[in-house]
Amino acid sequence: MRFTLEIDPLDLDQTLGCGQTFRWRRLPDGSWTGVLSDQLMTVRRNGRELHAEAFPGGAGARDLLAEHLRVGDDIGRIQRRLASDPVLRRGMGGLRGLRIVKLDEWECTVSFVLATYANIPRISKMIESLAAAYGKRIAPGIHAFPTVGRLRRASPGDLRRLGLGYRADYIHGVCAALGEDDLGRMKGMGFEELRAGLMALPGIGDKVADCASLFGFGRLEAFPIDVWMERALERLYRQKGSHARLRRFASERFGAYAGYAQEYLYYNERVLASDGACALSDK
DNA sequence: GCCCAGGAGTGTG
DNA sequence: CACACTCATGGG
Repeated sequence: MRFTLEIDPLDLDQTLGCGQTFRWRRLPDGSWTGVLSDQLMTVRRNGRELHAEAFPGGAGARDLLAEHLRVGDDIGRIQRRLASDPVLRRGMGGLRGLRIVKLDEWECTVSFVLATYANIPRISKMIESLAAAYGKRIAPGIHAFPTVGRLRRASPGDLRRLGLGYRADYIHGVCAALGEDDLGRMKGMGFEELRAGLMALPGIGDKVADCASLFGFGRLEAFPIDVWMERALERLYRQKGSHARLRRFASERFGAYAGYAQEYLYYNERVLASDGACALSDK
């Protein structure tokens, strides 16, 4: 099933390849393919339009992609709000196509538990292994992300054999701790309550809770801090200290769109700074 | 071989 | 609050 989505601005390479989401793959022609819920999606940008193909397709496929790419986000408005910060003001124009992604709450939570102390290629591999072993089959070699109920059947030993390492015990513990609709009820919580609820789960500290809040629950005020963000905050803002202190700094400075600020800073630091091609600078 | 990775948990000053 | 240490492993 083919369809078209109007969305602008959008840079697929920046949005899908920068570590917010782990199941998209870039094809040599510049299109991207990945699994959303129970759909295999392939997308290609053409100006303001995104041409998509979904398999098996169906009524919900279009909404699924639209929600995933947050078509409702007004990037111009968000950047005008963030322009009160001089560091972002100068360089973020080049990152207008870098959109925050909206993932399924459960998939996102598990993905970022797996992301602890692993690099992005390995995170992708662990997720694909989980899907292949426990996810519903969509097409040959393509599987949906496993539901809580299916993943609950995996023992810690099973999960270790999939290459998860010590994360196997965390995933097992999260499955055991969650009732069927616990995450569903958390959608209605305020940010701090949601964050505390997530951090009550095994393997979820403040970084993972903020990633799940931002990319899974769609809370744009969340500001995940990892080693790249520590580097960016020190290099561009001369800010050091505990994560609690850095989060307060970010909250006061970036407000309701801290998540977008974080993504710009993260992308700039991880992808561009190593090439000396920074979009953002403190000068 | 070496270094590091979108950290968390626990224990100690 | 800060720091130290362990956890297990593969990708570049």
